[in-house]
Amino acid sequence: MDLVPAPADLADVTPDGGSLCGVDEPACGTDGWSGLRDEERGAWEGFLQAHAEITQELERELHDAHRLSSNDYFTLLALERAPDRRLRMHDLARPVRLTRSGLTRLVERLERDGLIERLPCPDDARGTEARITDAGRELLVAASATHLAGVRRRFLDRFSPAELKTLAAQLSRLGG
Amino acid sequence: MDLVPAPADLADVTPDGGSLCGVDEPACGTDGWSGLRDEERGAWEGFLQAHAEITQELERELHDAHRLSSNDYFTLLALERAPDRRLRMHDLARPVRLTRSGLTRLVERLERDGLIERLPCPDDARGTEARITDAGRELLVAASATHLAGVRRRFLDRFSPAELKTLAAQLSRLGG
DNA sequence: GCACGTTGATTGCGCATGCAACTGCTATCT
DNA sequence: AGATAGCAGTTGCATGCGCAATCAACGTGC
Repeated sequence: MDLVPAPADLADVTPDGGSLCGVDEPACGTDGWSGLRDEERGAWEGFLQAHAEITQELERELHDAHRLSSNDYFTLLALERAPDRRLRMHDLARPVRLTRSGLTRLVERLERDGLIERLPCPDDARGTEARITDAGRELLVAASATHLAGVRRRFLDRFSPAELKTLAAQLSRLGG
Repeated sequence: MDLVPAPADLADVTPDGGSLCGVDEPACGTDGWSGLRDEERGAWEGFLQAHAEITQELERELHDAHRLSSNDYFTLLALERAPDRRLRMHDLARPVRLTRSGLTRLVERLERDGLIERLPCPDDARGTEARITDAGRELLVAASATHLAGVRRRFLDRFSPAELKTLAAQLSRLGG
């Protein structure tokens, strides 16, 4: 699957038979299609490919085994880890990577299912806190077993400890 | 952001103050929260984090500059690279990672915008082919410049050529 | 040649999400 | 203190997607 573009100018090619930076004229070190060198292309496409595949399968496992979406799971997990197992909506939105409106609806559903509860924020009357319930914790424990096993099998087990270490260091460079 | 679960048994902790595999009792080499060793946790969370951040920003750039979603872009790109710049719906669905129904609607929109056209498949009357139009190619050229620049800046430029090479090799191991 | 299972694509429906507008509360400035 | 700007959260609305049902065409067995 080739998901990286050809940055060539369209005017350079004939409109009927040509291709953008076609394979018939590969410049040195590039594959002639993407404008990327082979290792660049491999790394970037591998990155996209691996993420898509792994997360899709993890999501399916989680849903089949526990009727939980990834966002449900990450929400419960973030709450479980928070001090007193509660978090304000605003602070919950960031780790779960949802907008506030999206989070409102998600929290609504989790509350309806009894996995979390909503409380008024004591020191700020505008705020709402979400807190994970015992039922939510139980489900989280079960779901995390499923999830972790999947992560191990599809990702962690494919690397040596040394590789994981350098990988972690490299990936942490991307976050800025 | 900690998005990896604690696989401990809920019964082990007190319901009010305890935590799942709490930080106060870290087992050797683990962080006490995730059931993962530090390098495992760093690699996996870094992977998720990096992907989420990068793709979100790329998507926003693409949308702001060209009114194109990632799926729009990948679809145009897949068509541009296909022989005769056309592909059957079925064959287009896989690289774009959509279900056929999702692809039907996406192709509908792209056709409405004049970026692709739909043709009956000559050798199979059930089939439909999508072909990128010249307007679509022009937009793709512009969009790919935006996209590639973003990929370089946020991903490729952060690695040395040697790192990219090993990274590509490592990531390719994940696809099975 | 005709019935029947299979395949390619579309459609109806439901759901999760983002954006923008809105409400109610807080904080600041005079 | 009162006006005003800013923030937290929710709601209306639109959109994009998956699932399951559907339809048309292909292919196989008889």
